[in-house]
Amino acid sequence: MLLGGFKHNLDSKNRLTIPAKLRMELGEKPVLTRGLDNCLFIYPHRDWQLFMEKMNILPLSQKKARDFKRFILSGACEIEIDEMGRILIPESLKKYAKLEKSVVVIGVQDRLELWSENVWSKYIAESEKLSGDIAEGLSEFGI
Amino acid sequence: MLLGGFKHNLDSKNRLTIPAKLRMELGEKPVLTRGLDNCLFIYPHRDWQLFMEKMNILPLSQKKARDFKRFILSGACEIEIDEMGRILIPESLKKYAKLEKSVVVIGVQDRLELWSENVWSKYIAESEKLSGDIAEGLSEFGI
DNA sequence: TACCAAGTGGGGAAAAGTGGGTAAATATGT
DNA sequence: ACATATTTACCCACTTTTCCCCACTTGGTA
Repeated sequence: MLLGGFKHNLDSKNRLTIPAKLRMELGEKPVLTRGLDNCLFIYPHRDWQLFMEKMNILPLSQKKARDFKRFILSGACEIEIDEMGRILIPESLKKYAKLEKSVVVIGVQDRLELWSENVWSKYIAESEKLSGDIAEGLSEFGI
Repeated sequence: MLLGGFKHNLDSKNRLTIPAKLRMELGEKPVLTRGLDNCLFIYPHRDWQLFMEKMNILPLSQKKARDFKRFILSGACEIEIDEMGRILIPESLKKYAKLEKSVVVIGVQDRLELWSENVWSKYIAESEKLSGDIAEGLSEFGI
């Protein structure tokens, strides 16, 4: 189970350290792709396949389904984790997520998300305003 | 059943002793998260897992579900209790809960809560003023 | 008072994160 | 085809954080 929030630096060669605690769970050959809400997703290989199976069911006839598939798949790439625990972010994805030096890495159950720190802090500030809703959500879930 | 209130010191390395009486109930690998009202929650591993299973059903396609998961998971981390009965508080959570040296640890049924002593004493002073009102409105829950 | 358990603090080893050098691989231009 | 530039991969070195261990203190109890 991937969880937690971490702040790491993207270096001048577009390398990013994956937090050690999450590294193992990603396993071999994870997949990096454009994510929703201006972040990037990283799926462990196995979860990526599950995701693809779900996508396969989407009807070709619906425009939204076609759009979604293209959005996700056109940016996808298998990545490797080097011996220092780092990955290389392709320029196009870096641009999409507006990544600068400081990157926030979060574990969201079956995937990792990479966020520009700027984008993330705005996003989370927005969420905190809605903390009433969040609290209600919690009670629905028995917390 | 976790109960009682304790005051402990956060040391210079961000370590906090969990009161011996509460330690056993937490078990192995409890989870520390952002809580409500500027405190932190610690859940026993099995309670957390139940929660995660419920979250797992939330669909990726719904924005609210994504917001909710990110809010909860980005502030969560598995922690370990060392041989002295201490845990390490990540910098980000320490900041969120405004923790300084003196920390109040309280048992609230199935979880622990960590409070900055300052925040706690204000909170409790406020509560005491309102103690009549606090009970008000609980009748619908049979209290 | 002597003892024991709980809490506190710190030293030092190990691991994680960061940044940079260099050489192989790929691409680009002539 | 060749030389030149750019990208990628693989190392190494430094700094910071985390982990593990030991020792001192305190407060309750026999």
